[in-house]
Amino acid sequence: MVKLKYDFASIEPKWQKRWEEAKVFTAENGGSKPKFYGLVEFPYPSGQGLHVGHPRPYTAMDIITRKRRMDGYNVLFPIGFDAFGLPTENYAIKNHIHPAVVTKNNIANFTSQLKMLGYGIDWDRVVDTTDPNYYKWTQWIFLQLYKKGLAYKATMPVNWCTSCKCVLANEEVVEGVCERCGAPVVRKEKSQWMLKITEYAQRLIDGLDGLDFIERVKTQQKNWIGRSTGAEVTFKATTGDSIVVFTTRPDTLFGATYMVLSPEHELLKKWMPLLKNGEEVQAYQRTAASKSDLERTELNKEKTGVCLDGVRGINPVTGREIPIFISDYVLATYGTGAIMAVPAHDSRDWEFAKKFGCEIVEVVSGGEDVQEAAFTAKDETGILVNSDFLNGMTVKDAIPAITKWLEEQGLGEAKVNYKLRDWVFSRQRYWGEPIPMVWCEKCGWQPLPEDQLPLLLPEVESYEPTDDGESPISKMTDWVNTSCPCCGGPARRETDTMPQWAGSSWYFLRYMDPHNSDALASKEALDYWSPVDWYNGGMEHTTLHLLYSRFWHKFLYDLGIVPTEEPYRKRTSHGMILGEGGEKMSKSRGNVINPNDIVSAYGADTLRLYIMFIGDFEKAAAWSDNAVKGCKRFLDRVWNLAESCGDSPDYTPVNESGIHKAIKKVGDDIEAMKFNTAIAAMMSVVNDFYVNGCSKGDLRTLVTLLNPFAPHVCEELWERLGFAAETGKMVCQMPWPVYDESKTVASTVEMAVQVQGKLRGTVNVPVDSEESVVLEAAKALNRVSRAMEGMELVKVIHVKNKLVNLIVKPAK
RNA sequence: ACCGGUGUGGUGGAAUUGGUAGACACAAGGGACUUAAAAUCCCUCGGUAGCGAUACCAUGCCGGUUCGAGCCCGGUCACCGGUACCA
Repeated sequence: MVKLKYDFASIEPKWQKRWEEAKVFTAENGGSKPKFYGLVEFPYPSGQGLHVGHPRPYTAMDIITRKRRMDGYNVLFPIGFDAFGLPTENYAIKNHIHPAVVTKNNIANFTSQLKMLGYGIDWDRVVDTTDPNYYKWTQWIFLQLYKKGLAYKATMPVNWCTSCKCVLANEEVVEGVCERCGAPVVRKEKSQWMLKITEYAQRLIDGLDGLDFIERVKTQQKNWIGRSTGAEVTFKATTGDSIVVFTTRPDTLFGATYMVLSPEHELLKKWMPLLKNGEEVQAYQRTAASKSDLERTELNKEKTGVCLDGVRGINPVTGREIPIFISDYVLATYGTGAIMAVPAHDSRDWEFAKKFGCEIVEVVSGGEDVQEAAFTAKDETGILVNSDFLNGMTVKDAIPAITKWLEEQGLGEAKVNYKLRDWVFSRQRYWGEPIPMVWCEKCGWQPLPEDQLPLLLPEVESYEPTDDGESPISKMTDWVNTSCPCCGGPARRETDTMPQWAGSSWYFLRYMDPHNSDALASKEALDYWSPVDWYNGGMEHTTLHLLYSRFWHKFLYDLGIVPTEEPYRKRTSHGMILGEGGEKMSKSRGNVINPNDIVSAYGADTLRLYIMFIGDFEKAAAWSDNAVKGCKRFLDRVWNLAESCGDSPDYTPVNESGIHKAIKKVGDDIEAMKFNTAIAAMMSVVNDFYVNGCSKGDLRTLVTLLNPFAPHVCEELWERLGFAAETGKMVCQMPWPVYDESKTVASTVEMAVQVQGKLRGTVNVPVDSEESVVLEAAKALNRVSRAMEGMELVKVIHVKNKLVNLIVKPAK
């Protein structure tokens, strides 16, 4: 073999071209092999191009799917582009280019970057959410939701981002600011399209049980949905009106000494004329309304409120009149927007009561003095007191007892509440899917007939968002004015567009049958590929995309379109790549790494290897230029090994147990996403080859194991070593090597020798040696005999092939 | 505040889940080759004491269980992520 330098710059494009020509990564629907659908979150094609963060999950899934292919699976590993969204629109506004043009350019750039990294992607299945052939089906799903009563338009206070000039879903508000731009979010009354995700709240919790999701994803989704059980209880007001409250502690009803309504509660309007302090009440309502989410949370240390002067409530069990307050610690959007306050057993109520001088009545004994602090234990420690027929019961028993009693008296009923709220689905921006609805004065909202889909985005002069909260499309009168699908009279189109999360809620289904024009995907394709077997993505999508797409999928399941109730069988998550030094990469810090630079300096294989070697896949990891060089050095060493040992005709392994161990280790580690230790194992193998030599068979195994990680250099070596000619196949088409469990053990083992649990040396003994053999070898060690001087052996602990521990005591 | 997670050399990180702590790599130091540098190859590399064999200490901190604890239990501190007046 002619000695050559490892020239990645020519090797990598060569093999990318060969893979494409041979269509080795094209997935066919059907066949006798078992199917495997590996999915990564498709990128938003930003103008900056691929970030070094992207290759982490992509390389990981590429390794997994490449291995699955070698394991004999029919693999689908697709990619696409989540291309609607604000940054593109903002870039288009600034540079006066149509967002569609910007998107096209960005996708072209992303595509060449992804190809540069050598992923085994089926490029015939690329999906682009801004393609009318795609968003036709996004709109179609919306129409189905509307027809089933799960999409509705409602006027309500919504989150309004002051910078994006757009409404946001609850999931998009992070600590009171916009999750995208960080600008403050304020409350604004707007008429919005909403999706009834709350209807699926319970099923979204229940469905998690059978899924192989990492635990923190499950708990985060459960917490976000926020189920709590309790009861709704009807109180009367002195006006005769009913006030329904929700409580998780109906057992404390006898201790309810006042009530609190949210400032937005609807009864307040009715009562206003009766109130002696109406002005004070209105002033409080105004301040509450003007507070942003951030202010509201910041101010939660100090409770505020106003007592209604003129209307009082009546505790339904004690019959006593109690004051009614309004306070913003009671939220209009949760429960009934009204609470019964039990200051003795709720710390918020206690705090409020102390400030406003309300009565504190103990109804659960077992805690400290309730005048000093609320006693909130819900377990068996508390016993009911001052509660008539509940006296003497534990809290646990009292809750069902009082609930049953309330139901019998017609005063209330058991009730489950969720923190999850309906999904605000309208956006006042241009670059999104038009919502296919038409408003007619006579017929109300009418869905666009399905044969008119896709409803294309109109060409507009300006994409600028407006301060009045109207979409830029609203100025396009030609487009907006239409006829009513119902009566044919004049009507107007909806001018808001869908949020970015719409297109990503079902894209994984489109991959199964991306060119279908009659359906979102054919039944055959859906039946064959569903569900996604393994989905890797970021934790930041846990309560956004991941939740939304589960909701849509369950809905499509109910329609009989998809064959499984849950879309993803397994979900894993990767950590972020940070800049050198551990800070987040950002332009302002100047620590951004461009993958193109790394590829041109070291090659794609080195980048792939490094990004997998960088650390625990699930944890954040800091970039290090030096460590990249270490990975390049490793590939150089592999290359040199092939150059120097490749001519040997011998296929027997030089170190049989070593190579079998490595096959097992690398395979197991890929499955467990422990890529860093898989690579370390291969480095050890190479180090061993340098010291002890290697056969041609050893090289063949090494190249096959390394192939999913560094596919280009492995194909090149496979060819140069003659294996391509020998097998007629590329290495990526070869079966994964099999190891023989019995051959993973060497003939001798090194065992630890301890005296009193302290290490005193090691001995080399044949595998599975009996205790007597090990003991004899152990006693022969100098360090052992010294430690045992003047001692007598009382016990031996022998762990086969691991250690022997000699327990001694002073001799008499 | 609550829920989840993490804490190991100068650095990134290993440790088969209770059995030789620090694999693998980076950085650093020394050596070989070289006119020289780069590249490559070889050696050293947790701490203290000792020329050395060796001994003692060491996985945030304190205590416990065990023949044996980075791993299990109780307590405590620090950092990261999520939620946040959800009645």
